[in-house]
Amino acid sequence: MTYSIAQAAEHSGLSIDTLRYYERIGLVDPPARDSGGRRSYSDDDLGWLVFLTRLRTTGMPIRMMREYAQLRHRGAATAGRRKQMLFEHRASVRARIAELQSCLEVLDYKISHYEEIEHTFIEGITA
Amino acid sequence: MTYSIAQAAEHSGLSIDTLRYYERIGLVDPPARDSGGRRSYSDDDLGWLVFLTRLRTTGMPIRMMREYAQLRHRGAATAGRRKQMLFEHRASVRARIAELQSCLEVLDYKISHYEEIEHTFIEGITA
DNA sequence: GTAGAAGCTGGAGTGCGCTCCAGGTCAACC
DNA sequence: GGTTGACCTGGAGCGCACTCCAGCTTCTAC
Repeated sequence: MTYSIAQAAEHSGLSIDTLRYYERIGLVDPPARDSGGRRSYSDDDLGWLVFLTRLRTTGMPIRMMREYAQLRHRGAATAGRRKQMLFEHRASVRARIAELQSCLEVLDYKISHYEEIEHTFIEGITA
Repeated sequence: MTYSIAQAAEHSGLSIDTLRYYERIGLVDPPARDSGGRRSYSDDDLGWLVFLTRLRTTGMPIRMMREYAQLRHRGAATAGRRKQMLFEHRASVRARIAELQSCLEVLDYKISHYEEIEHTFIEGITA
């Protein structure tokens, strides 16, 4: 199967402009072109795009995604380094989750504080 | 207790420049000044700064923090709206955590895939 | 009374990650 | 064969959240 840029955008959740941008900065390999010079994405291309969106969602900076892409391009010999990158990135995602969870506690506390205020206010009225 | 801008920066984890920037854009009230015209932060000021850093850490955009700050400035009458904001923000933080966790699964999968490759490689050598 | 550290102001600059635009090509349908 | 719509390119522009700078003042210590 091949896909137009609009279909690739739809499938990956990236915009058409972002797809061209990613190609320009070397994050994705230039896809094949059809007879009219238009981009024609393969299933593999789409798989890579989707994986990239996962990395992006987890906050990996583009320069790191590009580094990963370049290693991938150099083949199996770089598998260890790529694994290492994902390993470290996973640790940072876990740390980020922990950080968010600790902030959630602050939010919970604040919200319960506001609820207490409301409560006091209602008691004040009904008293 | 009062604190110099350097101490406020130290305590909040924000940079001195960021403190002045937050003041400029109306995220924090201008603190008191000492006899020489220098900023002199109170414990309350610091508490607010620390809370702001929690909001920022959880990804609340500055314009929303500013809205919150403005409501806070208008006193108890806006408590309900502030609570509502925190409530909604908490939901978005939870959603963000869920999103990160689902991406973690993808990372786990990818990493285990690399481990499998390593394994196969070693078997290939020792065979 | 002078050197050095810390702070002040207004404004310019930065890095990131897109996003938009003008002006052109190409294919398909009426 | 003319219009429409999707796609093309190179390059400019944008929003966010800072960060840095020049040139000045003020306090502290010697």
